[in-house]
Amino acid sequence: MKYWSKYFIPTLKESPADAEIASHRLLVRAGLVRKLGGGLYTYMPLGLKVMSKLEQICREEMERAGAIELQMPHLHPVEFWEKGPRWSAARQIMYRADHAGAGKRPPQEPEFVLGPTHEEIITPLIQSEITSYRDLPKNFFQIATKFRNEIRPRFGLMRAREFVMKDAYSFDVDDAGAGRSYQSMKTAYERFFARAGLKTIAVEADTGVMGGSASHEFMVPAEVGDDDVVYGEKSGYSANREKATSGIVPKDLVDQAPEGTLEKFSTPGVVTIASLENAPHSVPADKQFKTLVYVGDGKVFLVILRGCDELEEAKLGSLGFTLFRPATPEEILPLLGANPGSLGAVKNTFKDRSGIDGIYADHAIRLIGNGVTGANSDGFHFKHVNITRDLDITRFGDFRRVKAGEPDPQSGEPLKIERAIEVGHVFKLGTKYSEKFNAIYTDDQKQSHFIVMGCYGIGISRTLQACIEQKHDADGILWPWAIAPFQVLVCLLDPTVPEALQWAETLGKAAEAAGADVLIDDRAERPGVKFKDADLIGIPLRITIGGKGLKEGIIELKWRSEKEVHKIALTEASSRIAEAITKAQAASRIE
RNA sequence: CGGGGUGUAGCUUAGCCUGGUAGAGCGCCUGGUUUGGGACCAGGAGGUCGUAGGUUCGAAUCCUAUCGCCCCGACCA
Repeated sequence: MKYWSKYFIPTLKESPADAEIASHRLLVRAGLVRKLGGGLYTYMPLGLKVMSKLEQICREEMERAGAIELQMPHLHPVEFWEKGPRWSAARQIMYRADHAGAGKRPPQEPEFVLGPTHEEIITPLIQSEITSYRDLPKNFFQIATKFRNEIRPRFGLMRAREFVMKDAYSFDVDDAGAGRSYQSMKTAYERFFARAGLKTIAVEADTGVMGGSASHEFMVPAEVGDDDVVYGEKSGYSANREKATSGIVPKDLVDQAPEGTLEKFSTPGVVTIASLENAPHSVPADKQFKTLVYVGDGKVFLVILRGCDELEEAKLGSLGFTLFRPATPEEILPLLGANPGSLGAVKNTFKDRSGIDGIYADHAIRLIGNGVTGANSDGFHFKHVNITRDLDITRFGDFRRVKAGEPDPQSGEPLKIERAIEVGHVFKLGTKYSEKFNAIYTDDQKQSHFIVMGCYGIGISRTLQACIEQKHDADGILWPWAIAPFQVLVCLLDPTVPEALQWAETLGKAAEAAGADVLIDDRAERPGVKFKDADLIGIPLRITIGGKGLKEGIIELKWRSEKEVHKIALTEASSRIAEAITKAQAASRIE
């Protein structure tokens, strides 16, 4: 039981100028956090309480799933990262750490980095500690601060430079075991978010730099999210847009036969899909081949799409490159022989075909059949281009970005797309890390194998903000019971009246005995101020004790999420409060 | 990294274009009146106008540089 006058909840009437979205404004206004710098926040007492509750629920669910808690260093000797499989990509987001007190400037390369995650740390640990199948499977987790040099921190805790994350790592003898670990983590995640009162959807996701064979993200639908989720309402299909496919190419599609002979024609000044659509050429975008040039790990490759489609860059990850970028005109000209706008992949039109590593075509271009593409000669295009006869294609793949309304790949119903916040991510890693760190075990046949890994993250601090984003109204936050900083607020309107204070303490104790976290607002403030603050900080259950009510022998009970005020006789107040608390606890429990 | 914006009291901001004593609201302090949905009156404290240069008799205001922050994009586990 805490007394507001002795506690510290600095609420604000006005929003700070730098907070754009509702959850960010409420975080600050309700006194949950204060900013130190871009993407850096102090958790104020109330914010810390919510964080602790989220952490505790997370801890319980991890342990329930058999994971074991440990704590790894935040400061990592850089060698561990250099030895790992993703140093070149991962270093982009890492903060380097050197001895600030040293007399000389830091050397070219950092001695330490601040941990953005811990695969490179836990794998060597397991390598030295686990050598037998008898010690497997194992799953370790920690709840710790992570450091990432986000290119653009934004929206408060949503994308911060320093944030709290629960990360877990599973180690199994084989793929089947890893699959079970993955499944049990997925279940634990569903339970965690449900207990936290947050509605999430699990979607298929891209594995990105992390690598691995399968991955799901836990998403909170919200307009302010950074990701797009693609889903079919009836089929249950759902995927991150980076990963999503659609059934736009029928499975039984038969490639069209050539129509007419390949013909080069003059297109002076036509360097965009749109301009080729205009008269006099009038070629619809879905009859054009779009040719993009990329550089992946130093190698140049081409991607061919329909003119009306867009490249989903994340899908290029399937080509095996770790870092890629669009090629510059200077790189393109000597290889293709033309500038962007006149590029194509018709056989034998390249200036230097040997300099091109591969030509990858999106499946959807098969819908074009015969179309138009650049001639690799500035100011010229080809018409009557047939995919099988004319194009130089290394292989087909899925590279296009899915659009809303396209058929669901499974059921054919129109797909929907919504913005969402990623709050959790599970990966099947396979042996990518264990191979690099030589994490092997010996089986009962005396055979050595690489340990099969999985990794699992929950953004705890991001989940906190996502809860606010999902549960708020014009007046403030509506905390779910399980993670509310306090569950019961005793709103004492006349703190100077001894009898009122007495009742506040009595009822507060009754609520506490029933299992609630109790805050008593005993400040010498006017009632209006107290009610506004109560709504703002969003305590689920409010008990109001006022001088007038006391004279009539009543107090009031009000849920933050409801409008009605329940008047309760003092004589039965304690039991009615205990009842309400029991009800709320039951509602927030899951099986 | 590219584009745009912004920096004035703890918070929200006016003033800047057109140079001449830095203003308001909230919050804070004192006193009084109030007391069921962000009260009122009176008095008060609090600002190197982000920083550094420059122009000028004189700079919050004009110029240059620099730093921070915000937005859009790119990027992103």
